[in-house]
Amino acid sequence: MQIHITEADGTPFYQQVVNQIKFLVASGRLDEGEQLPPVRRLAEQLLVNPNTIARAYRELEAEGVVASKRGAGVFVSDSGSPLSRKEKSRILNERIDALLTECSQLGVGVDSLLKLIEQRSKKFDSPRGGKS
Amino acid sequence: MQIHITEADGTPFYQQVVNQIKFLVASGRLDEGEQLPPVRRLAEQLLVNPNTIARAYRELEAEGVVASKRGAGVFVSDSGSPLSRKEKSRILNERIDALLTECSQLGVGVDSLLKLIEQRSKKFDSPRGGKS
DNA sequence: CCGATTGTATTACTGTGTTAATACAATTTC
DNA sequence: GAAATTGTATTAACACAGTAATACAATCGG
Repeated sequence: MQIHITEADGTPFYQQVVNQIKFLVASGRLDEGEQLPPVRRLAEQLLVNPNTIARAYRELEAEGVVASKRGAGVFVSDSGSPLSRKEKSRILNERIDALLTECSQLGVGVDSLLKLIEQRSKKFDSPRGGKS
Repeated sequence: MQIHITEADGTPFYQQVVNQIKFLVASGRLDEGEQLPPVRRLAEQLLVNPNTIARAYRELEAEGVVASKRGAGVFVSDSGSPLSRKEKSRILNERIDALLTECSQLGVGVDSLLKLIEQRSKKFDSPRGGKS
């Protein structure tokens, strides 16, 4: 499990773990049904308290990314991939709302915003067609 | 000064004041050079501590929306509303870059993002009353 | 069954953000 | 210059999030 947490990030440890596991699942590096490391082992690896990992796993379970069984372990949920799209939207909508609010305050219309984004996106490397 | 704060919102009082004054300025209901209510008066009106209003004013000053002078008052900054288009773009580009970065990590294409924003923007058409 | 392994619950410590109580400093007004 | 009005600084109270220490409960493996 290639997970790496950092203090400087400002985002809490458990959140970093959540995000990175989500990414591992979404990118296929963690297959459906696969077992994640036990809370104690990952905790030891990352030098944090087992409860911190447990919280991350709990969060992931609440979002349907994984399923956990006492005594057995935590496993990637079978519907990890399809759910992730709604999850993506949810995450993005938070950012989008903030952006739209800012636009409203600046008096920038949605059309102008969309053009700005299109412009800006060209400076990012190929968006790799992401549909799905 | 028609400002209204609520406890249930979850967002801190000073932040609500900041947002609403920003909106009043952006919408022209507060003209350039106009003086805002003294911290104590607005505090009394909203039934909060004067320091809470002071913090909101300080925040607004840091963002260039207002300028404050000890003993005189707090006044809407001359360049509060009419930020240059390039300036607006600069501010928005920061948010946009963060958003695009997030999309890249989530594997969401720009097209999907644009559609999400269009969807989301329709819920911003009714700024009054809309709360769930 | 029994011990080992696993996730879960309870509790407490710590840091940070929000707000308030109070005192201070600058400007206005007379 | 003095009093009133204004913004500012300091400090504390309080709540909450994040994390850790510890004990508990369920499952697995012999």
